[in-house]
Amino acid sequence: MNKNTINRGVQRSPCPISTSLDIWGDKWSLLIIRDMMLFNKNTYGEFSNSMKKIATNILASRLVDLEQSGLISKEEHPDSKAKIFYKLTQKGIDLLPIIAEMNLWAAKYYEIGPKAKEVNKMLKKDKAGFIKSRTAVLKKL
Amino acid sequence: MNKNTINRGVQRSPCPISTSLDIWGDKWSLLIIRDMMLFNKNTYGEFSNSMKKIATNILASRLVDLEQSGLISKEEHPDSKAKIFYKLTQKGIDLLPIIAEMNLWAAKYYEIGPKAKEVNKMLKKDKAGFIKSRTAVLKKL
DNA sequence: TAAATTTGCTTGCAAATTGCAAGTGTAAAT
DNA sequence: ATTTACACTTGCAATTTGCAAGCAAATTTA
Repeated sequence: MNKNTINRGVQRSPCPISTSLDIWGDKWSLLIIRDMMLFNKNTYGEFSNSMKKIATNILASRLVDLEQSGLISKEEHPDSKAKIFYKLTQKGIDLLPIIAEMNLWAAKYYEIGPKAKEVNKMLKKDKAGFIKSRTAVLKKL
Repeated sequence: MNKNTINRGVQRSPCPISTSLDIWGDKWSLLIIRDMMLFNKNTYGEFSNSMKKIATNILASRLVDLEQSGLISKEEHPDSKAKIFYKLTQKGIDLLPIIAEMNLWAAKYYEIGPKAKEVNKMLKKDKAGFIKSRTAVLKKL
């Protein structure tokens, strides 16, 4: 068993910001969520390939953590039994507004890549619409 | 000089989520921001007292980090030269929508305290209004 | 005005978390 | 039947966080 799991058993305080950070406030968890949410990545290999600098043991333990926190679930992959299809739960999908605001904030103050720019453009045009349509897509998985 | 400073020199990738996490994606930075943003805390002592479990060296280095990232600035305290008045910059104030969404998300899935509940109530009633009026208050400091 | 207290830190060391490189078992492709 | 793909695990090093103590300058108290 992997020993890199973060202590997410107890909340540090009853503050929602603190609680949120307890769940996904590390360097990698939210990037996995982002990959699932915006870029249709759903397998260990896709995550590993997308976040090239993540250590494989950390990726593995984050997937366990996120599943235990109820943000993602493991499903059978339609194409192969060797693969696992990771899927966002409703609780995970509900992080979309946070991801959206993070995109808007960072885009205002930093250079961002082309894929993020596309998302940013849609968010600026119609944030609520983007969240709604994206939510619908994710629910159908 | 304190050696606990996080390496925020280079972005891991041009992704806005990754960039955001590089700036404030640790266990404490955003709690300092929250204290300034929602609860009118502005000094080292107020932060230390509010986040009782934060180590003093970590608090000190986070304040340095946040200043270097341009989210906060050091000002003279009106009451005393022994105190330092930490103030949110525009870049810091612009994190308010993220803080707001985090409150809404955590309140949906976890128990939160009374002060957070008040904020939550206002956000549910009129999110845009809350952000606007709070922004105005913070700018006047 | 001298002593005690408040304030915002620093220092040294221990504990926890993350990162790296290599390896393992099962499923699928050749 | 053998090689490759996939999802991990393992052991150890490096980085980050946490704890306890200490310290200088400003302020309050006696």
